[in-house]
Amino acid sequence: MTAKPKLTKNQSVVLKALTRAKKPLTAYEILDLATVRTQGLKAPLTIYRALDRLRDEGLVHRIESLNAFLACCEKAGHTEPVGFVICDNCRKSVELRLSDCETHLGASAEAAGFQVGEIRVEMTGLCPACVKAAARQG
Amino acid sequence: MTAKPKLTKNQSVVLKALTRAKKPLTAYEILDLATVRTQGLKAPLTIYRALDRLRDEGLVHRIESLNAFLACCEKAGHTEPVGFVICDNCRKSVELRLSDCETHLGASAEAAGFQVGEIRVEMTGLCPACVKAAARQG
DNA sequence: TCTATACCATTATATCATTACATCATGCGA
DNA sequence: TCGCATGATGTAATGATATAATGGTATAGA
Repeated sequence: MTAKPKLTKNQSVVLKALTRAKKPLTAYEILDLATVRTQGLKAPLTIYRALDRLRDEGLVHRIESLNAFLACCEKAGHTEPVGFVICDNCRKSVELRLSDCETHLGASAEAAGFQVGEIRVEMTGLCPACVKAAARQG
Repeated sequence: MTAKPKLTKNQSVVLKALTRAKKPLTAYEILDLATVRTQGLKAPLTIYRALDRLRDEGLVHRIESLNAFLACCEKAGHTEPVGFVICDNCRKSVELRLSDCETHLGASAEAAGFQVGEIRVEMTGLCPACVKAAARQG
């Protein structure tokens, strides 16, 4: 087991904010939250530093296509590759296991001579709630 | 057959620049190229507009994790989902067929109740040349 | 106490992208 | 031909995201 040193106050504040949001937030959105402001966090860099640490721990993931950050669905965090599916309408996002696709994807990259590091998968579409809403609109 | 109206001068200049670069460039990097500047393109917006059109035509892809743009490997362009593998060291990038992975990925998302639109896959690692270079370093 | 380390604060700046609005060229119907 | 709609373009300003540079504070251990 790797030792998981306890999070600092700033890191906890940011993680709690993301967990409560249940959707991806940009660093500046986090900064604007009352719960974050009242804890004394007031510069972008403070947020980014906390996010860096949380990402190292696997507790937060970055969504590249939104420039935003999402709390990991697992309390303990993880660094295995995962995918995300993001609602175009409400931005609700869900973390998905890649169900072995990462193996195939990695193999394609290796076939091209690359040594593969990270694999990121992001899908966009409509979440269940927004699908229903769209159906009602006709 | 869909009619493919001819590209405008700005669009051609940008596409040619990306094709010659053989790697992803940001909009501002494109803007700084002599070949682009001498054609009279001098504002970011001009570049972004050309890129929008080229992306609609499937002639250029956007790499989300770099905020950069890459010319499509096929002359005619396409809009099918593809993946990219990007060298962490030199930024050389290659477009990859997803070899049916997109079907599985889409299925996972649909299992979560999402209606899937776009699928984006980006991998990072080392390109063949940089792997060799790293090996020589020991 | 001294020093090393980790964490954090502040300001400024770099980087990426869009909004707002004016202009120009082209094509098309009256 | 004239008037007008349309779309591409130009310019300036701004918004949004992220990092650099510098230094302060707290704590732990020699």
